[in-house]
Amino acid sequence: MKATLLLQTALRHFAQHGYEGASLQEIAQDVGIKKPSIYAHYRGKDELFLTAMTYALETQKTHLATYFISTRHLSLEQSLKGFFDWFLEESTENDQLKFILRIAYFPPVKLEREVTGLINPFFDTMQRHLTRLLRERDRTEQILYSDDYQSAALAYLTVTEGTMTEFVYNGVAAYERRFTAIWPIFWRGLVR
Amino acid sequence: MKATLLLQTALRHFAQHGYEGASLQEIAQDVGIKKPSIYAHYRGKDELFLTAMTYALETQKTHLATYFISTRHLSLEQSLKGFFDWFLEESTENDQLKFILRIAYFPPVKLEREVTGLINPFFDTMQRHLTRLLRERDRTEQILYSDDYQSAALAYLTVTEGTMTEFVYNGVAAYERRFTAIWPIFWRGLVR
DNA sequence: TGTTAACTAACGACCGTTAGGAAGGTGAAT
DNA sequence: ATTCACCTTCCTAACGGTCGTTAGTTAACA
Repeated sequence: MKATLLLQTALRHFAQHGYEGASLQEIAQDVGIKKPSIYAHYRGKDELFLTAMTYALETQKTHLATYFISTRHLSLEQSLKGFFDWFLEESTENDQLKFILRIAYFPPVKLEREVTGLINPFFDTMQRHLTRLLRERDRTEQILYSDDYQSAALAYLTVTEGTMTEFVYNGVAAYERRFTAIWPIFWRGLVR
Repeated sequence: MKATLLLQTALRHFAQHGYEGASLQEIAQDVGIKKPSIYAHYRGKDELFLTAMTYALETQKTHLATYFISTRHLSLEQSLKGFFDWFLEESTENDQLKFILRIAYFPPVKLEREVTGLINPFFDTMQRHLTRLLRERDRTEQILYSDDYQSAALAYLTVTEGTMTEFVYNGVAAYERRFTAIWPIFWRGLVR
């Protein structure tokens, strides 16, 4: 239980300060233990970081999958658009997302290999699932303008990333401004 | 001359390693001087960072303005789409952009105020110029679907940011994949 | 009895920073 | 024209502090 608390605290610090900026001293203090006690759980900073990373990726993967499964009965538009509303509700604990976005774009140089080795499959899976969703839904709804589902999925990802990055840094208001600006345009371009 | 070299080198290091991850030792070594010599030019790490930041913002601002002025005679579509091609050509020296994106999303905590105080006006100016461009061009071309030029500008910014962020981290190939995926959708959604 | 998770103490390395001085150029006064 | 004071830019040496890490120990628990 202290172990998972340590992991979550570390994750929060890494999200906020980055790998180099996060200090084991402060993490331990936040957890309520002394710095060397971390070494009872992890080999060192690197292992703590990479463990936090796989944890965040795994959690977010199932978290996202859960959403799209739960909206199976909705229309494609409601599914795709509703994701943004859902994200906003769930976003109280956005540390994981912030962490993932941060290290995806700006990984610690000394761990670049390990990071991309874990991140790329994550985004690939996201895109693959999204592509499948688009194809299957379009088979019944027949509303998409193009049958290049892979590009559509990638475009959707770009929009979500763009708005979410805005969210983790500039907050809810800026996020909603961006979303209401781009969604009508994106959707109009996507369907017949 | 050594001063500007120092500034550019620092900028590159900050872009690559972030504020906390960048080391004055390594910056000085890259320039070819000793670490304390930096203090002949700047009060300290903070001033070096903030100077690099204002330098990057100023340069990029005029750089971007130059592009959009130079395409005054082109159609709106060519202007907006051409920006991506232009960006790709100019991207050999992408350190400034990477630097700006990085600190915009993940500023050093201790300098958060100063950073947002400089960054926000930058993006506001970008959006304002873009809004004006859309309005003026649409007055003659009359092709946009909506007359909410401000939203259109924000949507365009989201697309550019999303693809460029992909560029600075995942390289040209990933960038082009994203761009060719989202541009047709975006443009179809934008015009009548 | 062995394992786990915590502790204190301390390590070497690196951090940003300061002090103090040497070399070179600039500009004004002699 | 030469001298002298000054400023800039670099240097070496060293500072206090924090970094991640290790050693060795203790208490609780299985």
